[in-house]
Amino acid sequence: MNEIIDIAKALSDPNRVRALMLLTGSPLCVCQIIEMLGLAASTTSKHMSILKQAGLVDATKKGRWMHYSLQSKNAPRQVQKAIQWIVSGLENDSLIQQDKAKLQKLLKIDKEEICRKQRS
Amino acid sequence: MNEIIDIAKALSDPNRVRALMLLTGSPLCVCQIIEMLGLAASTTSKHMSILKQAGLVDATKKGRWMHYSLQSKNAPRQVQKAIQWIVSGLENDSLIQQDKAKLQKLLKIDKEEICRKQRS
DNA sequence: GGTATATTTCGTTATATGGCGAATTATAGG
DNA sequence: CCTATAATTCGCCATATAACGAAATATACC
Repeated sequence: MNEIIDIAKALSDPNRVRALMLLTGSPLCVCQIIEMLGLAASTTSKHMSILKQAGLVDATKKGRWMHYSLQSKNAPRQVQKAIQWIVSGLENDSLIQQDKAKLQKLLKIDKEEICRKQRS
Repeated sequence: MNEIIDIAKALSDPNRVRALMLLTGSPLCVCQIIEMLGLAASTTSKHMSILKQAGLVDATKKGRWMHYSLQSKNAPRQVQKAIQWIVSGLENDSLIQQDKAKLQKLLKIDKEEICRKQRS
């Protein structure tokens, strides 16, 4: 029961759902997610840890950068179904589509530059 | 987006999920759900209204009794998928199985008697 | 119409959640 | 080893949520 509840809770915040949907394209660095959501780094980090706790995303550290990716392989069925539910329900959502367009542009910018911008 | 978020929020409370799972067997009267969850009538009523708002359950008034049922027909795909996700994820859950056993006993008791007991 | 009663709404309280900035941690590179 | 920096954790605040009991609502029955 707890597993399901944790997943549902993770999916009950718009910013977390947006972050999850961003990852359907490719893994992303935290700084890129921060930039996309427009939230403080601390807030974004907390959101990602809730998604991770629920098993919806996977995190791997590469040097100073933390990369988050959608949990698809090795995921329990509950998690897979939850992701499928969210993705199928939101691929036509206007905010999600805006986000994806914005992400395309962001992906052309070097991560170093994104971080530099966030520091200033 | 709001639709999905509302559904996820509705499913992020254990008592609401329990109530939803109880309805997979048959429609139930509020007093039966109150009895099953062991919560105050007002609290239970609020939970059911949240499930209804999310489109997960349907409510029909029969005289003084309000009957809640699982929203399966006429439901948008989002809702159907959410219900399938919850049901498939929880049919082997021990608390849910306990609840179902307890419900079988409760269904043998007349509704009038359940209400009388709750009043006292 | 008046009373009993099943359910909901309201008002209150305690806890959970989401947000931020500051402090901390971990790692890259001099 | 020391500095810079990407990310997280911590401390705080404002708002949301779950719980209850009391009051209100709606319906059946006399």
